[in-house]
Amino acid sequence: MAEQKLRCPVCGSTEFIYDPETGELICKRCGYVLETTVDVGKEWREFDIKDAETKRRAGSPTTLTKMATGLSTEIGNIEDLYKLSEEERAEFMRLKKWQQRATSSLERNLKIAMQELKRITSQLNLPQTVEEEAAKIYLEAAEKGLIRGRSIETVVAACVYIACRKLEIPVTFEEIAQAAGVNKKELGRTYRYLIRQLKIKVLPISPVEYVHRFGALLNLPPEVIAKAVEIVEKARELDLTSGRGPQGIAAAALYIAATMYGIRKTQREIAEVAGVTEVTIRNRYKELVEKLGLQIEETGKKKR
DNA sequence: AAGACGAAAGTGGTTGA
DNA sequence: TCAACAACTTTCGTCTT
Repeated sequence: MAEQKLRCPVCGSTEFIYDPETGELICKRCGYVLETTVDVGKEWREFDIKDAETKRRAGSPTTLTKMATGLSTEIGNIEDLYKLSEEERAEFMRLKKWQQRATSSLERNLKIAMQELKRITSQLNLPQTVEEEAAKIYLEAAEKGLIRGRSIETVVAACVYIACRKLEIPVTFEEIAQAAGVNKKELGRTYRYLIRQLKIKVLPISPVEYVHRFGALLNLPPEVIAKAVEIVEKARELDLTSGRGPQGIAAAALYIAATMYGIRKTQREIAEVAGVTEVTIRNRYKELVEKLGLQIEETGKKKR
């Protein structure tokens, strides 16, 4: 995957404003919001055990995600021990032991979970809002005892997925499973279990969202993406989208749009970014072409 | 040689009796 | 709880560029 210069998929501008609040890139010219999941070279991760030390009690606003990492701090670090007198050291150990006992299992669980959450969201470059939302969901799940019998990683991953769906961020199942390092099947099961138990309603992500994302990933020009969106919308009117995987629809629409403009993208390439197989693209593609009465021409001819 | 196409069989999940 | 079913995948052979 070549890193190309970041370009707005709608208007082609290369100037963006970064919104640190949400972690989004916003096109200066047309205001299109580009998820940072797309390759901005900014890969900040933090595994900051030591870093946390300096930030502790720094008075940063308490948010749900921080609660487990920042506030329920350990008492001191090992290095600090050497600066202490004997009695102080004894006191230290006593406190430390006390803390361990006093820390409820829920609290400990949350702490680990929040670290994991941070890891996943920053690896995928997801906006802060997702992190907060996922944390909220996890907390709720934890309080209802839904975690029992499931690994923390899996539950966290499921929460992230739910959060993304709620916030309409088109991230695929696979991406999360991969970033979290959990089994896809298990993740799916946990995900469904959670939304049932927590009575969360998630509407399926619109294929349009995926069109934008995949289009950007494939470096397709704005006209092609606009065309693909048009196709998706027409398909929706004819009720071709319900019950089908939105990714498949988006992929097929992009494929059709690209060939209409004479842009050669292999089904394989598109299938790859969309997380579906070529066969699925073909099926949707066939379906779309015949039901919408489209004609594919290489000369950039347009249908009404 | 690579990509597109499609048939056939398999997988995991949903639904309805 | 189980069987039918839809959507999607895997695999593989054939045609096209």
